[in-house]
Amino acid sequence: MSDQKKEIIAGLIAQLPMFMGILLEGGNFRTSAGLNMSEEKTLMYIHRHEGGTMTDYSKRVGLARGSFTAVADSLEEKGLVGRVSGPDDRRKYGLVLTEEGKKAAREINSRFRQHVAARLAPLTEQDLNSLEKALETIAAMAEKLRNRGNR
Amino acid sequence: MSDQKKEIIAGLIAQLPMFMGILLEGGNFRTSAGLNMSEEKTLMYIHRHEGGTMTDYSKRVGLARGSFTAVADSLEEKGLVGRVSGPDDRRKYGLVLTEEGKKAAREINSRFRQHVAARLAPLTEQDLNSLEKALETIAAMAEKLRNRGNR
DNA sequence: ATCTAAATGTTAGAATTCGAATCATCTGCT
DNA sequence: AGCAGATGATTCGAATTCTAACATTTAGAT
Repeated sequence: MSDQKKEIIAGLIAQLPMFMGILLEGGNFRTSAGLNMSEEKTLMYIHRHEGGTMTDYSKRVGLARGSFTAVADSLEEKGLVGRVSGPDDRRKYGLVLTEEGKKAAREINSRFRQHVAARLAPLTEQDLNSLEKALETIAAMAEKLRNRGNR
Repeated sequence: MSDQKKEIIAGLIAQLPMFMGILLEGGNFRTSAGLNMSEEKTLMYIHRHEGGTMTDYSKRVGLARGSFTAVADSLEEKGLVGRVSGPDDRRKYGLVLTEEGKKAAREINSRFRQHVAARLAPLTEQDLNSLEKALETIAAMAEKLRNRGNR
């Protein structure tokens, strides 16, 4: 019986990318310091949660591991991040923000938030409450699935 | 006061791609008939809502207009869709599914749903209810923003 | 009627990303 | 200790997507 529910959910999930598209469209990202979307995302995620591994960040940013190497290289060349060898496991590398990287991350975060806020302007106070609650629910579910899915 | 709420929302929205990633990871999409992700998405969206224009579908699929032309070309070459000149506006072209295209779309839809259902297996009945409600809320908000944002 | 600006779809070269192979390191087993 | 398999990161050619042109058509103003 919950199978039908899952089908409905699957249909709704297929629409999420469009929601993202609506919110991000017209964004003047990419203009700050010659960074592309993946580089900006990476800075944002590192800023939010420093000390992750390459694989961690590649998942967060939504790239294949192989693709993320180039992003990290580019950010390193630009002096925004540094690679740090993992103390326990020498295969792993962590990423840390340089001072300049922190500054860039703050700017990007700020611009992102302003852009989203502007996009959300047509919504009523009640809509915003509903939306916030919905997104929190999804974040909670993502966390549950992430832990279980790691096997 | 609602500015702070919008900031929270912005932060949560930044996490949505990861949620999508968790749900889709390990998907055996791309194996059905030599179609790539964009082509499969396109078929799914056309199946769901036939008669849209190129630009409509490019937004749904999440591609730039220029990129979508190649996708439509490929699907047309494979005999899965056809271009239909718009009757009212000669700039516009619509996409329609051929019989074969409909069959392919049904298959893709089915596999997608099964995959998502399997991914959602760890969730309880209550979780599923919450998730469904949350996704419906988001879909509703997307609709509101889409209409207003069209200017 | 004519002109200007905007919208739709396409093209082509540049930029980005994928995915399979590879190297280095770690873990578990014997 | 030594070996087999697993894991983290990288490399690189192929596939995909972006972006800035462009041609065509429409809408609006004069």
